[in-house]
Amino acid sequence: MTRQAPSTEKSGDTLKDRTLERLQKLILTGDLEPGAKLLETQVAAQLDVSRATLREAMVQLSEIGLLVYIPFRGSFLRTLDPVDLDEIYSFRTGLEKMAFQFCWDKRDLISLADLQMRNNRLCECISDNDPYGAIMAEMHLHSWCYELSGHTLLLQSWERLKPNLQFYFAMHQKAHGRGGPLRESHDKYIELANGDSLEDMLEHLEDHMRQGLENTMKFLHERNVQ
Amino acid sequence: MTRQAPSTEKSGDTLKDRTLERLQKLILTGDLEPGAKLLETQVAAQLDVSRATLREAMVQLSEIGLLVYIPFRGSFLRTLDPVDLDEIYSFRTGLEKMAFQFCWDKRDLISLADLQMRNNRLCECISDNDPYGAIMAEMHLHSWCYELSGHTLLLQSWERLKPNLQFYFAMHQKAHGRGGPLRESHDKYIELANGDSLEDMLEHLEDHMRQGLENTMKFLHERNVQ
DNA sequence: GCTTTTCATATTGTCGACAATTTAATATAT
DNA sequence: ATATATTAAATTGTCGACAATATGAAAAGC
Repeated sequence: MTRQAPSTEKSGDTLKDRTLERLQKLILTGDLEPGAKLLETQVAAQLDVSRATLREAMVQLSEIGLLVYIPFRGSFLRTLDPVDLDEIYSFRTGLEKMAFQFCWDKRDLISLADLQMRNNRLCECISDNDPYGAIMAEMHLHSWCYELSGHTLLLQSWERLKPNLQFYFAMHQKAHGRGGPLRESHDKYIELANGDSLEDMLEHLEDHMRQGLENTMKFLHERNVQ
Repeated sequence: MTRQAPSTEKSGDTLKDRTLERLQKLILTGDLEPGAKLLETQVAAQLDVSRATLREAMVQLSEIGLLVYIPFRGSFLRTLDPVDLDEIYSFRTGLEKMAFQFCWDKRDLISLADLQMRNNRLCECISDNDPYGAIMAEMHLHSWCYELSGHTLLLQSWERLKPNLQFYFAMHQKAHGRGGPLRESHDKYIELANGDSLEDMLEHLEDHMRQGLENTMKFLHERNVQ
């Protein structure tokens, strides 16, 4: 008889996992140029880990899409590209519509209060003029439906997509000091999430996402013209 | 100025990539027990590569979901579980609905002929009593809408999901000699893909997927009772 | 002056060895 | 006998070194 997989699971204990997180943070800080090449030796030295460990982390980041790996050439930071951005947003829209379909009947007072808290936190960050915090808070707000859905694959997909969004936000932020979510941008989102019509929610999602896309896309064009 | 990422991309040249493919094939052959532990030393020896190389491949397979990695414990083959199977199918349904929405206006005579060819190939495999080929042919048939959509993220998601489906099929196949797709199961699918109503297509997808799910789920229950 | 070739350098790919941790087998205590 | 502690073996985590490949600079040819 073959041994069976244990049920307990936790990550972050290993150096590879910590390296992955630190490298991701390094990328999302916005200090690196889009499309820039990441030298394994250099990054490994900077993070004080061996190349083997770093490479395992890089494989994962390539799988997510933050890095583009080309055999014998190296790993490159993803580029800023209108087509990619459009894909990210359209895919995100589809995912979040799925998430709301799955979570809709699971909503209750507790989870809705949780949603409200996430929105409050977002509003606070905007009031405090903390764009980075606001971006994180907005992500956390949008994670709500995925978590509530209880759908592992859906949540995983969102977790994979998230860093790519954050990357665009980080670049936006770096370019001109602001670029985070706007105040009250989620008012209708929250209202509909509390409401009775799944149809209305799904329809609003399209608008909501389009608005976010246009905001970021505008910055992209400014950037390319420069 | 930082170097920019080259546009050309190709994979499969490196030993790690070949190892990934071979390991995946090994898993999908069905010789390993679901939930079984994969000993790095043993597998590395079997594939005649170093552990470091194997581990990079395993990281990727864990990202896909074929393997479950637990720090300091090892990597385990995914298990057969009704809840997981349900997730795979519901997620797949959502993805394929997205794909059809994106590809709908891109259909033309050439691509529809391609679809027809994929279906013919599937029918051949079924006629020849080649269940393994039939499974691959069915996957290829369903890949059509993703490829036509031209949506990278969508296609990637499908490519990630596919091996997990194949795994369930392989187990089904191994359990009782048959379990592949049924003859003419895709007739309506093809017909609607050629038609004018996206609505009808999307609606049929739900039924089509439910049918596939029930087929596999039935086998799962038989298996658990045994 | 411009292109092509050659060659040294830098970078990635792969490996084997050692350290940290888990697993299991044995011994000890109750 | 059962449960707990101890210890040896097996397994995974991490590292540094060498091989294969790509890059860029210098030399050669036109």
